[in-house]
Amino acid sequence: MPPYDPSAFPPFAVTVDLVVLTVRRHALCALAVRRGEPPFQGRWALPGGFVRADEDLAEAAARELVEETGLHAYPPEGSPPPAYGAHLEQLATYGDPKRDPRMRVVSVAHLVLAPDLPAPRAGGDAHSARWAPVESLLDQEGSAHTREGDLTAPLAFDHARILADGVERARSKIEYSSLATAFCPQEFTVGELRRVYEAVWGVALDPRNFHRKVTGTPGFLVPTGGTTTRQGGRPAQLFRAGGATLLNPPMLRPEV
Amino acid sequence: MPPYDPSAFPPFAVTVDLVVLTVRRHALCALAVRRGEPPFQGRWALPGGFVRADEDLAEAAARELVEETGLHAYPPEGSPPPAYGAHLEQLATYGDPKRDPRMRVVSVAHLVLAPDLPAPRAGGDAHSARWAPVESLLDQEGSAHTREGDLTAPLAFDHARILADGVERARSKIEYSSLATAFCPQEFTVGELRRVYEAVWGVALDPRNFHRKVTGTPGFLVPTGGTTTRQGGRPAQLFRAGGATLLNPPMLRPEV
DNA sequence: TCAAAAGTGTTGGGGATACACCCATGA
DNA sequence: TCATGGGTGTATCCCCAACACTTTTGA
Repeated sequence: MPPYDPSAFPPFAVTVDLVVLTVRRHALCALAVRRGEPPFQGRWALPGGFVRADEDLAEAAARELVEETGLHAYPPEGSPPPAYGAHLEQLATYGDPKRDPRMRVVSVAHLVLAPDLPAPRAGGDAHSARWAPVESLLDQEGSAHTREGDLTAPLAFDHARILADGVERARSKIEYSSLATAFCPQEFTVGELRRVYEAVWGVALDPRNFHRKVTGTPGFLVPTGGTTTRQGGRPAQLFRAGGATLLNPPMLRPEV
Repeated sequence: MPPYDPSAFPPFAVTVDLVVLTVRRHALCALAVRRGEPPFQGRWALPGGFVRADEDLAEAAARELVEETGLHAYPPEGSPPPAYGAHLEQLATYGDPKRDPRMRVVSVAHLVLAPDLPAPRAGGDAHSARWAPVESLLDQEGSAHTREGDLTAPLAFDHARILADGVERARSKIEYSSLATAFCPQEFTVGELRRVYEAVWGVALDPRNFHRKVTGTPGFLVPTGGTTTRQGGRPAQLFRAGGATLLNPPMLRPEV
């Protein structure tokens, strides 16, 4: 690595952007905020912001997450999730020279998986924030839009691409890890966990085989002893996420 | 995202670092360059350099790769590899405020998988460059070192961590993709491909079952019609990498 | 003739799918 | 009593591990 020569290598702005996913009403949803100023004023975007001089990338992402949602993140290999904890991991970095028309910005995107939350609170400069089904945020290619800021307008910057990458990461990662439990409250039933898989993958799973599979995988689920009938029908056992992070053998995602 | 205020958010230097892996003499090896100046002068490090004002992150990584090795990278979803092509993909981004003692540097690490190469040529400011088995570069915790620049000294900066992440990515990715062929020359035998898996995973695989598995996976291997006896024994069919990128079902990595 | 590597056949078992069937509650 | 979701049992199939065995070369 040669010495740093600012004239040859101009400085970059570094930001973090967040793909915050949750499952609401049987659909995979992402958090979107409305931009309050140009460029893309009035359009929807992923939450994010500049990294500060003294903080690590993960710290910056966790700070933005609290500012935008009130959620506290726990580290990937950390202790069990707190009451309103969320999984946070680095996703990828986007640095196309033209991705921001104002200046050279490199954005380190992070992926957050959160349980179903109360309505998000708009933080910082965002005019508003909301959960939107990921398909409604992604299937916007070339459609006619009535006005800027319409929920059917494409996301600002390259955020559609970032969101698509985050969704793909989540879809593949719940196959071979216990991360799907990050979408559930602290205590949940096997059926609720199954509906998470169904929403994220967009498929129907056999309830009987799913039940056998997840309860038979050591360390995946820990029974709490309680039961609930909040889904109707026969009372269901309540579970917490177990210590296992890797699923072996993995959950099999049906061919589409 | 608030407006950019340089006083609140000082600029960052952005670099790319490369984890270049190959298989030589039945061992997984990484490319290391000797640092020519402080900090960590004389110590081994991963190749890398600053991102220029007008280039994308992947472009910067490909440029550094050519400068350091003469290798040309092909994109993940691109056309078949050229003669000395190598697989290149983004790995992760490292931005600890203290990772470089001189200033705030955010490094976007990339992973390169290359076939066995002629001896690397030292480029740029590196005093020298060499292939080293990854264990010899990683198993350096707390050992006594005779002198700086010794091959047994730990890697500079946080490069040991970056290398470990790259190795782990390669180990897991050859399970479910055809990426192991990136370690092979354009034409190769099933036995040579098997020795790649064995070197990367550090295990022994059953030659008979491996043969059936890879030749039975549609799109993985395409016979070229030729044969070779360069490994001794009965002549073996030569293959090229097929179009398939994802392996379904995956190669199973034996339990350790 | 022998060593070495390539390749084929066969067998047994684990786990997945598909689906019949029973269980325990609220309305 | 019925609808609803929870949970168990079972047959079939596919794939993988293990390993005996044959093939084709160089030395």
